[in-house]
Amino acid sequence: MNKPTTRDLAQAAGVSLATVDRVLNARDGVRLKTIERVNQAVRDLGFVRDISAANLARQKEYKLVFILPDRKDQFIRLIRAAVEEASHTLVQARTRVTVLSVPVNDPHAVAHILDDLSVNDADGVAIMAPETPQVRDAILRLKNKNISVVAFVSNQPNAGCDRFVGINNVAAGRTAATLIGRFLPAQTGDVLVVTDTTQSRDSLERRLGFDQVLLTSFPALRASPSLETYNDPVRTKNALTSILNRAPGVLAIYLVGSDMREVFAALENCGASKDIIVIAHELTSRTKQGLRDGAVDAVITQDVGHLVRSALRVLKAQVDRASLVASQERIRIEIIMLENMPEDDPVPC
Amino acid sequence: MNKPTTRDLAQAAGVSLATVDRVLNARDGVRLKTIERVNQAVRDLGFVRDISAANLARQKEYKLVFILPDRKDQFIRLIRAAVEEASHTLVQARTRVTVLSVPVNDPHAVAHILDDLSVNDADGVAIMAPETPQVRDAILRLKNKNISVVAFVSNQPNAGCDRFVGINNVAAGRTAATLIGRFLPAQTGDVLVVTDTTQSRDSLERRLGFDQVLLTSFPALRASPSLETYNDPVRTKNALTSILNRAPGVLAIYLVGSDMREVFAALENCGASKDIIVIAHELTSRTKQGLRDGAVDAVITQDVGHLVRSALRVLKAQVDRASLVASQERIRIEIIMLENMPEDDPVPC
DNA sequence: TCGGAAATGAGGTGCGTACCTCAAAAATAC
DNA sequence: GTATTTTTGAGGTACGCACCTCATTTCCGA
Repeated sequence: MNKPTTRDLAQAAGVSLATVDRVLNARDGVRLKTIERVNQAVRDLGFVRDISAANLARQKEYKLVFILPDRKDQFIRLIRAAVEEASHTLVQARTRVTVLSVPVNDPHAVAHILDDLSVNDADGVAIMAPETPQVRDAILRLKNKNISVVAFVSNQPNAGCDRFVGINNVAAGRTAATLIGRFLPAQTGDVLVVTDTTQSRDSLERRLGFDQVLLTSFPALRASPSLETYNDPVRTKNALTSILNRAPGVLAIYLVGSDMREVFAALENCGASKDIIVIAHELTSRTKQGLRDGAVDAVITQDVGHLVRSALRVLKAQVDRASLVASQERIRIEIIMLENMPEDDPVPC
Repeated sequence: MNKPTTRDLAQAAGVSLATVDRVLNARDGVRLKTIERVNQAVRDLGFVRDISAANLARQKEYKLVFILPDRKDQFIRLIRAAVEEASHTLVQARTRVTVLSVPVNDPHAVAHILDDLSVNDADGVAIMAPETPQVRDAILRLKNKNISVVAFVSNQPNAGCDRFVGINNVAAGRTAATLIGRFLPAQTGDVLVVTDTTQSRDSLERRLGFDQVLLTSFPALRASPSLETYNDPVRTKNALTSILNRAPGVLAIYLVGSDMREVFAALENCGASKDIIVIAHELTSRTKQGLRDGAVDAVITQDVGHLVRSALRVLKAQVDRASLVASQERIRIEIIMLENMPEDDPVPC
């Protein structure tokens, strides 16, 4: 009743170990009839190849690469930290993870970096970058080189990625709108939408979902056009101050982007009312602080560690042509309030 | 620049392979000085033991056991399904997972089943059962047999478990209260609290957290004493109907338990107003249905797949005396609304 | 029917580690 | 200094699989 080995297979199929090996590893020089015999034995015995033993024998090393924006905001830092942590524990699993920082606003540069990757450098690539024609084509070239690619955090729907590891941003936007609507029942007023850039697909999708829900479910609330910060503190502060002082006043603010430093600073400076509902994205130390001091009412986030580990599992499975546990790879849209904010200290018993 | 092996270690430390082996596997018969020499070499070379090779050589099989209630409600079923799924993929990782169903309301029976386990049956046990003196002592006996034990879903604070895999139920209760409070700003009225039993520690903790927040943050809302269903449809229906028809009316309902079938049925039957805010626990097909048809406003849940995998990882790490990625084992208190409810179909690209 | 090609078998080596034995060396006690 | 115990070394086998070579068998077509 022990796990069947290749030896058992050979015996069951009435062939030699060499033939079993040829079939299992899809080498040629085996008659179709024989291949079928072996496969039948695989099915009969419920044989599953011992991947660790196989990799040991094969001397295989998984070379996986993360392509991340060279920005320095907290969300990106969290991702880098998570990659660092994961790669640390994966050393023992013959997996080498490297991180490449790219200037994501320069699609040509990104494409160049992707083009420089060869099968010697990488078996799989997780890429977080805005969708552009240059990047899309570079991804297609990667796939032609037989390198697996997953879109990471930002989807690349037309690049033929093997998968998207991230959340549905339309649904995230819908969630934000629902929270604001539910926190402000039966009130009429304005909702201010702030983003870092209206250029990125993520922002657009979130905004789209947000408007869908606000329009249909909470018609008494009116969303403003997206206010762009361009990551400029002064500009942001001036714009916010003038808007917040205008009558009849803003009831809620939706921070669409993941890097809203300037907005938090500006909100503090212009003494925004605590009554204003604020919904932000990504659980960083900044937004945690906001939850704690009441400036932020809820944060919509995706678990960074989960994102990274999922991307690694997906890429590895792709390389092995193995299957995954679907539910494990579903990245959740999490709603965090002060009450369910994860603690930093380890779980006691 | 390749990964150092035990051979490299031996050479670097100026000892033989046998000695390296003795040190790495903590066998005795090695002088302290020699042990230190080898450990120094480990540090110098950055040696990390290749776990897959080690397990291959060791022919080790992890025998892990889940002790689950023999109830048949949806939450338990979800857990069973997740265990099934996980154990399926873990076959290749030399891990055998078995599930034992126990009558959790009979502490002596549970204790008996635990006592029947020996090191031959199990390296680690995840137990989901109410905390009782009998169970607590049985857990202690298990640990004396050198079997690792984690408390699963329900904490066992005094049993000396190696860990608790589950959520902080006080925080979950606080989260429920916050949601209700935020969804009902500036309103005065009653909140009905329904549970299956007030006996379990989980229910008590949730109730505790719920009351904390309601009292301090939303004093205009008054929580009722816990209404117990005893899993009796008729009784539940009668009680609910009479309460809901009473003036001035209930503004919100908090369903504390995980098995609230009777309540959902009763709510439907007595035609409860859709204006009543309903917060439930555990994302099952029943609560999902509630979210979809508007009967439920939010569900507070813990990811069942994550729970199971985490328990397995923790037990395995315990057996190997290996370390874990702390953040990965933190079970999150998730808030699910219609907008961020996970889809059942796989993630597209 | 025979020759050449294709298919298969037998057997070996190695991956990195665990675990075992037995002999030899070193340390310790007397 | 000798006897005894403790440490250490050398070497082997095994785990499940990949990958290689070379000899042998089987197949197919002319």
